[in-house]
Parts: sequence; structure tokens; C-alpha cells
Amino acid sequence: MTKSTPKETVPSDNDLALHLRKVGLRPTRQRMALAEILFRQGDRHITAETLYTDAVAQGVNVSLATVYNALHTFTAKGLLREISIDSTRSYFDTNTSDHHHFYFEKSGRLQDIEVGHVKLAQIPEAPEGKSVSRVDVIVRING
Amino acid sequence: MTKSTPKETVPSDNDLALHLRKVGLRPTRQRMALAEILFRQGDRHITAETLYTDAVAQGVNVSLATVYNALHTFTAKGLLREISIDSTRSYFDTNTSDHHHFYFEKSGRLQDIEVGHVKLAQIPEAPEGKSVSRVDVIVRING
DNA sequence: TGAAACATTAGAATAATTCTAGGTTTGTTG
DNA sequence: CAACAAACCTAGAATTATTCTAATGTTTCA
Repeated sequence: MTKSTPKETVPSDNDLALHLRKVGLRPTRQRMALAEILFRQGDRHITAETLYTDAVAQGVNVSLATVYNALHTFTAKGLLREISIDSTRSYFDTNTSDHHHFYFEKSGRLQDIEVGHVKLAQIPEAPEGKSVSRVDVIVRING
Repeated sequence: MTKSTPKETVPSDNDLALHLRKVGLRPTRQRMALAEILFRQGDRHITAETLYTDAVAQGVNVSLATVYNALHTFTAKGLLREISIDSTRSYFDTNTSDHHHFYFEKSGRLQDIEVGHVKLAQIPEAPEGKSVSRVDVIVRING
């Protein structure tokens, strides 16, 4: 699994391990393998099932339960962001910076929208003592 | 089930039946009962399970499958709008006009945001031949 | 190295939703 | 009204996505 020809956008195993350690997660074999799939190839929108399938296809020996565990802990630690499209479709986005999404209804694909392309004149009160944790904008495209 | 004291904001059974007929749905006993629960009391954000429970509590004899069928056909006909919060939480909104939502993460409650309070500078191309079917904005409030 | 904390796993369990197939209701037409 | 087809409803089985259980394995660090 270890790659010896890193590109500048491709985190090395060491970087990945540090990435995990930095947020308080042990860089176990499975997490490293999943992190590699998730973060190696730039921004991705991936489902649990897809990640599991990808991992297995690459010969990574990991259970579906571990995939769910990893996705959730990564999300809790801010390495991923979860995007819910409808009751049966939930994606994990490796891009955790502030941005929004196109959703192509036919193909089920997501595409990032830069945050600058959306302006919120966000007047309504976030009631006393509460704050906005996040704003999700999904632009649905039919076709 | 028939109410004899309508208020001005409360559609009469006749109105409900017309409402259903207008979109090509037969005003069956079950649909009328569900429509009454859904549309009688102003804007609501309701789940399938809640609607089913409400109906049963009111003595309406309806199956869960019918509740799902009704919610989906109502949505397909534009009488409802589905709002997906996360993989395990999906609401049906009786307000189908253009608007957005606060989501209170602690209580799981939704609250409408008037469309005027959100401005979209929506530059990115909706690729050739495709169009925006809808824009969902969810402002998540923690606490 | 050894113990404790943390992770992983297979498989069972759960939850939400959809499907199936047969019975019922509704709208239509004569 | 009678009769028929289409639309509808339903219980219960099936499916799908996800979580749980509890036993085993791994990592960390003193």
C-alpha cells in the first residue's frame, strides 16, 4: 500500500498519519488506508458503500462497520463533512472548507460551488444563546 | 371525521377534496384524513412516522404504507416539499412556497426562513440544457 | 514489555422505507 | 343504477442503510 512517488498534492503516508494524529486519532492500518483513498485524489464526494467498495477493490482488508466508524470519527474531527441529499443519499465531502453544492438529480453527482457565489442576507435571529454551526446550500439541477 | 366548524384558515373538506382533485388525485378517505392533518393547521414540518402516529391517535384508520404513499404522491404533485436534514431525518413541509430553513440540531426542529432573507449570487453554470429545479438552504443552529 | 485504551470485525439487530399481492373503493359509462 | 376498470389501500414480507454487540486484535506509552 505504501507509495514511494508522492506528488505535491498527494499526502505521503507520513502526512496522513500526522493528519490523523493531529485530531487525536490513531493512525491504524484501516484508517490510513481509508484516509489514503479519501484524501489522496483531491476533493471527493463519497458514500460509505462506495468507500467500502473502493477499499475492497484495492485489496484493503476492512469491514463495512469500520468504514462507517471511520467516516463518522473523521467527520466528528472535522476531516470530513457530511452532505445529506435525501433520505437515502448521504455523501461525505473531503472538502471541509466553506462551500456549497450542485446536486445533479439524474446522476446523483455532487459538485462544489465556491462560497463566494452565494450571498446570504441572513437576518433571522439565531435565538438567544444559540449560534449558526453551518449553512448548507444545495442547488438541485434536474437533468 | 368530518368537522363542522371551519375557521377561515382551515380548508373545508370540500376545499381539500378540490385541492386533491386539482392535481389529479382521488380524494379517498385516507388521503382526505391525512390532508386534513397536514393542511388544517397551517405550516408544518412532519415526518412519516409522526403523521402516522397523529392519524392513528385521531382514530383515522390508515396504514403506514399509505402514509408513505400519500406523502410521496403529495410531494410529486407539489402539495408538499421534502426536506432532508441527514441520513436519518427527513421532513415533509406543507409550505411549498419558496423559502428556506433553520434546523435546530438539539431539538431536531425546523423553522421557516423567508426567501427574502437569503440572497444567492448564483454564478456557476447549470450545464447545457439543464436547469435549477430548486435551491435548499439549511441554516444549522447548535443548541 | 505489559497493561490499558482504543480499534476492528462478523454477524445480529434495528430503523426507515419500499414492495407484493390481493382485496376495496372510486369514477365512468351505458 | 349496474358493472367495470383503474386507482387505491393494506398487512406483512422484503430491502436498504446503518448501528450495535461482544469478542478479538492493535497501538500507545510508561
